[in-house]
Amino acid sequence: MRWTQTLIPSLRNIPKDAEAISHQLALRAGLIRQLSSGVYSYLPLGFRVLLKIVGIIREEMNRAGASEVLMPALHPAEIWKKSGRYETLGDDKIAFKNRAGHEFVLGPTHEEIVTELVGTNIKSFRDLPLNLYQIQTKFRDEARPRFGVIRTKEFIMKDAYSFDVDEKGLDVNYQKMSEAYHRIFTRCGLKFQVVNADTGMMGGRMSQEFMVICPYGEDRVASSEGGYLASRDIATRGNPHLKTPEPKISSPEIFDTPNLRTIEEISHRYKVQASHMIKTLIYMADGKPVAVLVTGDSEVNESKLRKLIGVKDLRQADGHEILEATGAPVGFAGPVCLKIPVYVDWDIVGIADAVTGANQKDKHFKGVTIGRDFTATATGDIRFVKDGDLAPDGKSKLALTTSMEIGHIFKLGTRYSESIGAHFLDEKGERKPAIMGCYGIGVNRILAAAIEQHHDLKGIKWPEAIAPFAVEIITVNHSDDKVRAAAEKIYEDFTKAGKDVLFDDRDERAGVKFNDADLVGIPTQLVIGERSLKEGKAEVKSRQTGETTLVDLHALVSSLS
RNA sequence: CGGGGUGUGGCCCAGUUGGUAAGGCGUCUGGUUUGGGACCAGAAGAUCGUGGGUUCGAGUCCCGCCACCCCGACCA
Repeated sequence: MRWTQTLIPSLRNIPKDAEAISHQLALRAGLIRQLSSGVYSYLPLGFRVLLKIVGIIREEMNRAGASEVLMPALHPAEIWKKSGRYETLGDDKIAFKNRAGHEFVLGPTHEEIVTELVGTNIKSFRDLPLNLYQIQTKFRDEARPRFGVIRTKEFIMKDAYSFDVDEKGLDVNYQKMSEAYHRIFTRCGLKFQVVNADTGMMGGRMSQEFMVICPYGEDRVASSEGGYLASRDIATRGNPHLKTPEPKISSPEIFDTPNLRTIEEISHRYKVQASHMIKTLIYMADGKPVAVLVTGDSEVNESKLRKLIGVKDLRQADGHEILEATGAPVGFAGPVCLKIPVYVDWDIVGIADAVTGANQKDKHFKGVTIGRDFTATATGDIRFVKDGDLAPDGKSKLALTTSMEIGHIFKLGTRYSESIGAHFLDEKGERKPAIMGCYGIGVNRILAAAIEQHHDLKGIKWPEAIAPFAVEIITVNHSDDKVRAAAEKIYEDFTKAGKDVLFDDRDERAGVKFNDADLVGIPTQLVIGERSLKEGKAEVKSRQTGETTLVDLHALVSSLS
């Protein structure tokens, strides 16, 4: 491909608001172009990278025994309503009605559709196992698209769904897919780790995320020297068995905090450390109010809390419910004299003389100590882990790293096969729902992750397997007839040999071309200039190492294949 | 959905107390150049996010709306 015939924009224009390295480089190197918040076009260079990634994914899916299908992006809303997920999708879904009044969802994921599809096509256990995959655009009206291509409203996903007769079969498929994922990400040149994760709204029993460590990811992974590895969403910590220190203040003292509701406001105003404050949140557990206590610098993890209380239905109370339960408006709740169950994080046991709400408008207490001023209904690990927490093994410490999720695999079970209907007759003629698994890869995110992991100050250093081109030919002085003729000949030779080659045929100064080539990051740069041409040679430069070697013109194609 | 910010050629932006828009980058043309982001000359390109209001006159003042960015909330 010739540079001058490609939609490669001027690479010197650096757009603003490019925060993540991968975002900035993808814009500057002419891979993508932003159209709107979280909506991007892929320009020729970027699209070629996606195609390379897709090629690798296809090969590995094939090896794992999955067959490719293509399901519609347009989903009739009735199908979604069967699984009960239509409502939980909330604002994320992009839904609309056509002129005939039929309601559609632009597919954010395909569990419902694939289950419908398979349900009408399988009858017997002999039809299973089945593993289907597709590579398709997904649509989600993300509230907050971030970091360029890392989180967008429209993105390309490889999604696969397995159907088995029993748990054993699911385990086999899950394992095959896990191995395929390892091979895909390795071939794409990524360093990654696999962590246990939350199943979230997908449901199911088990899931693992494939994470790439990079500074601009959205997720956090907790790990310890003892070998613990889990997503922050589900990471647990060891019980530090704190003892309550001797209080210095003999009983809680009330003080005025007019219009100060948040931990931050109070800690700032009265110079109290947030870790020395008790954050009291009111939740509704199976419809009844409960108080939840964590230190001021912690966040409640609702799924851990759900486990400690032992309920399924849990949500934060609204203003009215808080007023009813505590007698005070939002922002002034505290555990003292509260007549509802009090669930307490381990941290709270370790502080005396804490500051917390007084259950009166514009009032807080100081000098509150657990055991004396209030008692816990139950104590446990109910907050998100933090850097430096005790690991679950009780010995090492947890460290949090920022990561980007590039793949996620789930053991779903029968949630969708039951609600949507994908049943088969087993050997005894009994009707059973298929056991499902689902497996996703964010194709765009591989591109972003590869840039995050392979770049330097000058630009991208593509791993060979997913580079948009294998070789870039650069003429030092394009207006020199001999140089141009030699370059044209080489370009033709490479094209005939079926090599992916980009020919920078612009009549630009050498410096401009060198800098652009480094920015775009094609692994091998082939420099054609008068100097080496005199000796019948060309310079071959590696973007990765920066090393240059001289190669005879007639040996170029063979030496680079 | 809350809090903050910004909207002026493709990009970055200036624009005084109201008088219809400046500069840089990029683009195009011609010339000089050509081994790590050249120089000279010329040209094209803007209904100043949008709707209303005040005014003889609005990029500028007032009100509404919209879009985008950041921080939260949310998130297979």
